[in-house]
Amino acid sequence: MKKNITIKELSKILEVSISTVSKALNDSYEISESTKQRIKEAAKLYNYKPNKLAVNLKSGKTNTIGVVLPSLKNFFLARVLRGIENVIATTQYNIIISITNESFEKEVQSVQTLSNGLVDAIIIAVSEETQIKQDFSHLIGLEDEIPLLMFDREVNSIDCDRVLVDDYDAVFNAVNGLISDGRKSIALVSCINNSSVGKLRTKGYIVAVENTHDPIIIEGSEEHIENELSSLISQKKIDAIMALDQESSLAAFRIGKKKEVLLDKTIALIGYSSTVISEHLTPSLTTIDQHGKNVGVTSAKLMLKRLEKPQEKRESIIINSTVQKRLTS
Amino acid sequence: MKKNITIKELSKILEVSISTVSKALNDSYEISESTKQRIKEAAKLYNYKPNKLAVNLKSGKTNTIGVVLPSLKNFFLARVLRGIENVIATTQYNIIISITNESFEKEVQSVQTLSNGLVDAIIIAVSEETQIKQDFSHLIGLEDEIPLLMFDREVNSIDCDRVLVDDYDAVFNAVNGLISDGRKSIALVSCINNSSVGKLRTKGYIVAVENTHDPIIIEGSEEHIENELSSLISQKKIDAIMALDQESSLAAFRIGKKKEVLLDKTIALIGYSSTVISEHLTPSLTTIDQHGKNVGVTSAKLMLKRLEKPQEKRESIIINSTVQKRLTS
DNA sequence: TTGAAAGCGTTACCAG
DNA sequence: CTGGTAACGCTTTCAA
Repeated sequence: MKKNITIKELSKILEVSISTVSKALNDSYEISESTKQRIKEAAKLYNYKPNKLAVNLKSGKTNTIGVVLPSLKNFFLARVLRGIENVIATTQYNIIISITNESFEKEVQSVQTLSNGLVDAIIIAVSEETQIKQDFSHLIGLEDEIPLLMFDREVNSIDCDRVLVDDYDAVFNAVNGLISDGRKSIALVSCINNSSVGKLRTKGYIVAVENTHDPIIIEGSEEHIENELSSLISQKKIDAIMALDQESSLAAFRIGKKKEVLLDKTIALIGYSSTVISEHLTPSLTTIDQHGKNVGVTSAKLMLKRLEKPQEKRESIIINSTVQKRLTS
Repeated sequence: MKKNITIKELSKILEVSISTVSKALNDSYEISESTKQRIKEAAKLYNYKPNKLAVNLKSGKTNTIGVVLPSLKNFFLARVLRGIENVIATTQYNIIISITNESFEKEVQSVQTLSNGLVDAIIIAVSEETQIKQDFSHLIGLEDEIPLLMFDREVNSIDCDRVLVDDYDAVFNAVNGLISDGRKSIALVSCINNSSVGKLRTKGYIVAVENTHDPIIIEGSEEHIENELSSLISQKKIDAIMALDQESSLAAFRIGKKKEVLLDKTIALIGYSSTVISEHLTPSLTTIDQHGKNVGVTSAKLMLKRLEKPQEKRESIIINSTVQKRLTS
C-alpha cells in the first residue's frame, strides 16, 4: 500500500516551494508557463492526485450531496434515486448515498456522519422506524447547518424544503374511480400502516368510501392480508380492492388470481407497484403511478436552487400521482 | 446557515486549551472527571459535532468503503448492494455508493473522487462502457493505494480481490438441462452481448449446444429480439429459449405469451430475472439465480479481511448460480 | 514569478 | 492534570 504522493513531496523533488506546485497545478496566472509545464509533467509522472479531504477541509465545500434512503427494495425510492442521480450528474456535484434499512438508529448515524463536513446538503426520506417513534431530534437544527430537503415522507416539525407525493388525493381519486365504475364494496389492504404515507393513503380511502359503505381495512403482513382477503372474497363481501404498497398489491393479486376473480373483473384491483412488474402480470395490474423519477428530478433541482440561494424561503412541492389503468380495473 | 461549533471556539468559551477539550471529548485518562463533565456538557449544549473531514485527514482513515455500481436498475446489482450493506452495517465502517450509469467517464470520475482520501477501500463492478473500451487505466495502480475488490464483471489485467459469478457454467448447465429434457433447437437471446458477463454466458450456450445443433443467437434490442423470436416461433424453428438478462427474458416472455407457446411448454424458456418478477409471471419463469445477496455478502467479508491484512495474497471467489425451476421449463 | 507562512479542525506528543 | 505546538495536505495572502 503506497500512499499517494503529496504536494509537499512533489515540491521537494522538483526543488520548488509548496505554493508554487499548488499554484501551477491550479493553473494560476502567477506561475510561468515553463514551470507550470515542468510541474504538471512531474505530477502526472508520479500520479499525483489532490487529497480531497484536505481540499474540502480547506475550502469548506465538498461539492457532494448526501442522499439518505430507507431502502432500495422499495421500487419507488430506487426510482427517485435515479431521478436525483440524473440531475446531479449534470452538475459539479457528486452524490453519496446512505441506506438506513428503515432503521432509526442507522438513520441517526447516517445523518451524523454526513452532516459533519462530508456533504454540502442532505436529501432524505426518513425511515419507517423514525416515523413510528416520531423522534426527529437528529434533524432538528440540521437545517441551520446545511440545506436539508425531505421527500416522500412527511415530517411537519422541521422547517426545510420538501417534495411530497399527493398520497391522500391519489388514493381518494382512485377509489372514487372505482365507485364511479359501480363498485359497491371496496376493501383496503396495506403493509405500510405505520408510515405517514400509509396513513395519508388510508385517509384518502376512508373519505372516498364514506358515502358508500363502512371502510373495510386490512393491515399487516402479506400473509394476514391473503387470509383475510381470501375469506372476504369467498363470502362475496367485496367487489374491489385498493392496495397501498407493492407487497400488499402482490398479495392481493395472488389471492385474486387463486380465486379466479381478476380476469373477469369480479374483483377490481388497484395497487402500487413498479411498472415492469405491473405490466407483466396477467392480467396486468392497474396501479397508481407516483412518478418517482419526477420526484427525484424535482428534489435535486430544488436542492441545487437552495445551494445557490440559501437564504430564500423554503418550498414545498407536490408531485401528483396518476392512475395507470391496466386490466385489473 | 450557522456553521458547526469547533473545538477551538468551545475552548475559548470554556477558557481551557484546545487540547484539553479534545482530550475530554475523547475521554482521555489525562483529564479530570470534573472538567470532562463540564466540557461534555458544553459540547452538548452547543451541539458540537467533530468535523469528519478534519478527523479523517488527521488520522489517515475514513472508516468508509466506496461501492461503485454501474446501475441500480439491474436487480442483481441492487441485490449485491444489499448484501454488502448488510455486512458492513455490522462493522465500524460506512459505505458510500456511487452510480456510474454504465458510463466510462462517470466511472473514472467516481473512482478518482473516492480514491483520493474519501474512502479506505473500493468495491467495484466496472461499467459496460469500460468493458467495451477495455480501458482500465483508472484502475491500474489503484490497488497499490487502497484495497480494491472487483465483482461480477471480469477484468483480468488488474491484480486485486475478486468475487465472480460462474456465468459460463451456469448457462452451460441450464442449456444442458434443456437438452436432457428433450429440447432439440434452443435459441439464445441477449441484450448484454457487450459485457464480459454476456460473453461468458454466450460461450456456455455455444459449447452446450454444439453436439445438438448450430447456435441460434439473437443479440440486440428488446424489439429486435421480439421480432426475430416471433418469426422463429412461427416457423417452428425452435423449441426452447435461453435468455441472458432481464430485458431479453421479458422480451422472450412477452413473445412466448403472445404466441401462446409457454403455458403448454411448446417452447421452454429459461431466463435471468428478479425473483419477485419471475414468480408473479404467468406462467412463472424458470430462471438462473445468481445469488446476488451472497455475492454482496462475500465481497464485503473479503474486503473486511483485506482491510485487516492488506499484505496477504489476493483472492478470487466464485459464487455458483443455480437454476430456479418454475413453470416455463 | 516565486516562496514563506497562516489556517481549515483535529489529534498527539511533550512540557510543565 | 493541563496547555503549547506540530502535523495531516491543501489553498491563499502577502512579501520578496
